[in-house]
Amino acid sequence: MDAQSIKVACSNCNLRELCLPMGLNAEELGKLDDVISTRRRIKRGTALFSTGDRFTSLYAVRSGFFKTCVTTADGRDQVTGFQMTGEIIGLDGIVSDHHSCDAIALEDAEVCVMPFDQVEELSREFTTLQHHVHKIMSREIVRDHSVMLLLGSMRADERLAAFLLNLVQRLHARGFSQSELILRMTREEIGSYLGMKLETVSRTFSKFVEDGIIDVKQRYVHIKSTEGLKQIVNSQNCR
Amino acid sequence: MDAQSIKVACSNCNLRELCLPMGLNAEELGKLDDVISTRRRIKRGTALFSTGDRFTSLYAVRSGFFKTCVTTADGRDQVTGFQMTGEIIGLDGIVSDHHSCDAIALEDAEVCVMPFDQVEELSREFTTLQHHVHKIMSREIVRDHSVMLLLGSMRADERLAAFLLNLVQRLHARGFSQSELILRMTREEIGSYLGMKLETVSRTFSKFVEDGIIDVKQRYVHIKSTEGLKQIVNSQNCR
DNA sequence: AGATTGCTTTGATGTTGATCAAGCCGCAGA
DNA sequence: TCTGCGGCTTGATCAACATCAAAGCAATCT
Repeated sequence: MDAQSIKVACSNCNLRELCLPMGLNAEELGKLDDVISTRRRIKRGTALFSTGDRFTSLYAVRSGFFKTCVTTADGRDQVTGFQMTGEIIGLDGIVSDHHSCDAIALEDAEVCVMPFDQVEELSREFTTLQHHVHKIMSREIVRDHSVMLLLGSMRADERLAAFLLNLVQRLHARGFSQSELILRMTREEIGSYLGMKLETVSRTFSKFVEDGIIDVKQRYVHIKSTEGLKQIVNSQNCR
Repeated sequence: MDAQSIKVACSNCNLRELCLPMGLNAEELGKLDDVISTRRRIKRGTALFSTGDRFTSLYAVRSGFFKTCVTTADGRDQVTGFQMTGEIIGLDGIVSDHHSCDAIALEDAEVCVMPFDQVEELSREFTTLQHHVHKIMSREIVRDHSVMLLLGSMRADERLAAFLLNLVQRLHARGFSQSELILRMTREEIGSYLGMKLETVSRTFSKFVEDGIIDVKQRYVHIKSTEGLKQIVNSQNCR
């Protein structure tokens, strides 16, 4: 076993409790190691895959940060999600054998390549893995529904507050601070995700700062009052 | 084989090319018949399942029309989808073993109950079924992304036009007209789905009628110009 | 027939967030 | 150190959509 093969083994990965191997036993983990035989490095600003690319694999984010976005013929663009360490990208491609969105690295990144036919094969063998794959897809569906709720029924400040809370919660699950974060995306990308213009994102940040809820310095955000953000999300000023 | 058992068999169902059995061979179809042993009738206005209910089964719409909606603690409500004949409801429940939305019948309906553990079991046996289940979940994810695009970057008239085109296309796939439809939902439900108020929905319908693109009489809609609707969707007036 | 109910339409007015525009900040390269 | 550039902030104005309000319509009940 050389250095390389150690490197790409799930069984040695510190993300295994966040990622695909979650809940697998030693034997299953060993088999999974055989499936996930390659890693791929993605330079900041480049695509892991693009709309129309043939779907072959799912990708687990090993390091770095991604956005996924859909684009229409007439040039409209919508960020559909931001993916961090341990999260799975590429589920959109299964239905038509082709990807229906772009996955772009927002910083230099590395992903584990999981050929989907092999994932399916192993899923037939191990109930645990099968069920876990189903859960990952279901989780994505539930997440999407909550984004629809956000886009369909929240005001700008509620959206941004919900976004910050979600980001920091996911970062915290990865061992980072509950109150401090570095945004990996621009105001424009945040705006696209939240259905608002970059100016509105900026103004809303400024308003939160004025209200003493957060500190912002460029991409750095310090959350001074998690409660404050939660109140904004639940304020229900609209309706 | 009595009348009842004929009735609930996928192999005799005229929806089998739209629904879960898609692409299965005779043997597989026979096995699936054993899994889908029960039907459930849902009265108009009542719930197939509600947020928090324990997840046990997926449901295939046999007849009738459903909406799914998520609700927040503070009473906000968002319709996340409308489901018609042959479509699968309940995927949201897999991740946490509990449903995260309500599924409400918009007219008297009947669903085929598919206990999920049995679906998983059969999926391990038949590659075709396994892949098809994955496709169904992936399709839901892709659909959700296109709704995000709609909510995040389209104006009211573009949203409604896209909505009508989508509805009529799905109805056409089921053998109905390409140009006429009966809406099963209220203006308010359409508005919730599209992130706009019922008054705006009504006004936008009226504008389409003035422009000669559609005729509307209550729930009945006649699409006079599919092209007109497509142009509105692609008009890209905003950005 | 008349009354009730639920849904829809339409009008008048108000608010949110988009748009347009200018200037600032921090960083990279010369 | 200067310059240029991408990204961010802030201000002024405007348009789209929400809100409030009233009335119409169709179906059902009494």
